[in-house]
Formats: sequence, structure tokens, C-alpha cells
Amino acid sequence: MLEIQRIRNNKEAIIAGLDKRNFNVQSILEEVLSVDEKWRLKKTNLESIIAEMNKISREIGILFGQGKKEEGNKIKLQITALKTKESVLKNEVNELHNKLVKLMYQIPNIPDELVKKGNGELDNEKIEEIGKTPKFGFKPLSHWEISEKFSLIDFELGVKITGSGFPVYVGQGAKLQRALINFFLEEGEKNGYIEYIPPLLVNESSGYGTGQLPDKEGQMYYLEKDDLYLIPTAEVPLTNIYRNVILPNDDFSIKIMGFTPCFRREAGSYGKDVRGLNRLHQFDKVEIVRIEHPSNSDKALNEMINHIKELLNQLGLQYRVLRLCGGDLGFTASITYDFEVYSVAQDKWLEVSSVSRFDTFQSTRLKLRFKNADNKSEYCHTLNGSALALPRILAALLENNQTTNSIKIPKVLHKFTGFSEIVL
RNA sequence: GGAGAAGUGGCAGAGUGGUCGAAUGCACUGGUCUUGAAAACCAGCGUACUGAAAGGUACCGGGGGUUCGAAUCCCUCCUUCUCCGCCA
Repeated sequence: MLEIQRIRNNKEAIIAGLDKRNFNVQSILEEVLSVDEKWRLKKTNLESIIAEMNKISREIGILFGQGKKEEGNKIKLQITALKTKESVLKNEVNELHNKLVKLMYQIPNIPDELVKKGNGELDNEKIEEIGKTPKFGFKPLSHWEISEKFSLIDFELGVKITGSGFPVYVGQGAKLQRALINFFLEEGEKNGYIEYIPPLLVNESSGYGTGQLPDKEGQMYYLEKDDLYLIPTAEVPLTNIYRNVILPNDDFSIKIMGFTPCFRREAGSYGKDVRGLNRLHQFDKVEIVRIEHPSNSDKALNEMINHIKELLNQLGLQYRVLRLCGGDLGFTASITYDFEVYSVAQDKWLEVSSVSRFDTFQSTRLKLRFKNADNKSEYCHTLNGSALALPRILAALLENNQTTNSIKIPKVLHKFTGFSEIVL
């Protein structure tokens, strides 16, 4: 969430920034400021009453210590009036604070200067497009047709075992999947990321820490019996490693990654969007996360972008990079670049990665800080990105590398798959 | 799952109702001494909110309660350890 100081001091800039999201924040901000002021006033008031009570209590202690019981009991009466005042004020302060937090949780992150105002997908800026559209001498099949033809993925079996959106990878399909995971992890390692295998279920605090809660509650699977959520992305457990952490100095750059399955309810999705591997309830992903000094977060973002481009280059996929407009930007991000690969058979761009900088939006919730040169704590910047999400990469690989009787496997994967093509 | 014990500052470890934000040791930082280092000695050494500052407030696993007053008593949850049961 935004720092309250920032709201106090930069109201106009925040309004202008959020206008790019078409988010009219003016009335919320005004309410925040007025609640904040009332809250601080009442709190000061309350604290001075408590201070008075503490003082009297201490005196009572001294009197009792000296055996002056009667005098002590006499003073006790002074406190009764203060106590009533205290409990009333305490309720007011709590109420105001809850109200304040609730309001603050409604305010999304301020978009970066580079982010353009826009309504949705159509207003995203294309930054670059790399690679060529493959040519076929025949009508290319969709990946779900290929999966069936070569027995790589069994969607119906998934329906039988669980339900739609839970595909079963079989034989060489499974191995290809595993190869991609290994390839992504190995590239991450080359780029200095430390690998974690985190829990796939997280508690409520973790959900709040990275911002999935409260605004994306419906998107996550929830286990009521144990009060736990299935992770929608490894971002949640990975970033929460650093919840409530104060890094000891200002010289740090934390690079971590993890492969996990991801679970998303995707309520409301339907039709051709969910066909095949396009949108799943369970999918695999390698996620990279960085914790950075504010002055280094832009550099980190660029490194991440280059890292992802390199992955796509090595896989030989045609792709484009988009900078999301304000309207399409996620709640917690200040800037996001989406990577989309082109699927010939579907004539469609498929999102395979999303790299975001959150500035201090997550770290304020996480209470993730570092000690600066003056030994004061400051909030870190957090960033994350998919490197990469598997299903759509697999879809594009199958579709773009098909011949009439085989699938060619990109060279970089051979050492992981043990085969260079899949044949009928 | 059942029975028991325990959770205190970076670590170790006192404190079982009153001036305790918390003894002591170690670690760490600064200083004295020394050619330098070690040792010794002296001093400092948690976080957050609020305030111009002085100060105030909160925090002894989390939450709630009793009390004029809680690290200390009560309730509840979490975690760790020991024993039993079950088990990949």
C-alpha cells in the first residue's frame, strides 16, 4: 500500500498518477486525509490519558511499596474517571484506524512515468517485436489437436480426475514439460538467482503481504478447514520469505527464484480463451523475484526483461514486448511489461510472462526494509516476473514447430529431453 | 490425533504482579592503552507510531481478558521440544 506520508505530501501527484488507471481517487484521498488527521488527534489524546494513568499507577506502586496502603487506595479513585475516558477514546481510535486501513487498501499503486493512460488491452504499447512468423505448407494444427495426435497431453483425463483446466501431461509431453522447467531454472541460476522450493499453500498474512488479499480473494483456492490458500503464483511464498525483515545495510540485491505449480480459480472465464492450454486452473511456472534498493530497481527491471527475452530467443519463438497502459496495470504494480508469443495456428498472441516493479507497494505491506547509511529503516523495492509460465510456451512450441508428422524440439532443450523431435 | 514441557533483545539466559524496555554474559560499535593486534578498561548498542524538541505510547510467540498496575495471573490460537499413536 502507499505510504501515508506520501499521501499527506503528494496528493495532487497521486491523483494525476491514478488518473492513468482511470481511477478517480480524489474522494478516497480526501477521506483518507480527514480520517488520518482525526485518528492522529484522538490517538495523541488517548496516549496522554494513558500516560497520566501510568504515572498514577506508578505512584500507587511506590506507596504500596512503602506500606502506605490507604494513600494508595485513595489515589486509585482518581483513575476511574480516566478509565472511562480511555475506553471511549480507545474505541474511537480503533475505529478510525480500521477505517483508514480499509481506505488505504483500496488505493492501487501509482503508475510509473513511462506508463500511458489507457482503458485496457488495446491501449498497451508495443515496445518491440522479435522473430518471424513460421511458414507452413499445410494448415497448422492447434496445440490441442497436436497434443491428441502425438499423445502428449490428455485434457479429458484431467476432467475425469479433477475437472476442466487440469490437464494431464503424458510421456514425451510430460518430459518436455520437465525439460522446460529445468531449462528455465538453469538459466535463472546462470543469472544469479537462488532457487527455492517453497510451500504451495500459504496463510492469510502472506496473501496480504504481496497484495493478493484482499482484492483478489476470489481468484485463489481457499481451504477453509485449515485457513490456507493455494498459491496463484510463486511470487506469494517467495516474496513473503522477506516479510517482516529489515536488511542490515543498504548494500544488497536479492535475486531468488522458484518453480511451482500455480492454482487459479479463473471464475468467469469461458469459451475459446480457455481452450487447450490457454487458461488453466493449475499450471507450472518458474518465477523470479528481486528485492532491491530503490535506486537499483530500474536496473533490476531491465535485467529481468533481458533475461526473459534471452529465454524466448533461445527457444526460437516469435514474441513481442508490451508496456501495459494504466488501465491494464495490476493493482500492485507501478510498471509492467508483458511478453507474448505468437501462436500461428490460433493466430493469437499468448501472454507467457509479466514482469513488474512494485516500488514500495508490497514492501510497505510486507514490512520489508533496509538500514540506510544513517541507520534509518527505509522500504525496499520488490520486483517479480515469470521466467517463464509453461503452458503457453508449450502451446506455442508445439504449434510453431510442427511438421505433418513430427514436432521439432528447440536445441537448447535437447539435453533435458533426451530427444530432438517427437514423431508419430 | 492423545499426554506433557516450553516460547524473553543478534545469540545465550535472568526475571513469576509495582520505578522492567527488561539483569548478566557473548557478539557488535566507538574510545583509552599498544609500533600494530590481542587482552584489559570505559562508553554505546531493539523496533514502530507520534512530536520541532523534550518527551509520550506500544511491543517479552499472536489475539483477548483480570487488575490502579502484567514479561509475570486467566482464556484462546500458533510454534517448538519430549513421549505415545498413525504414516509417505
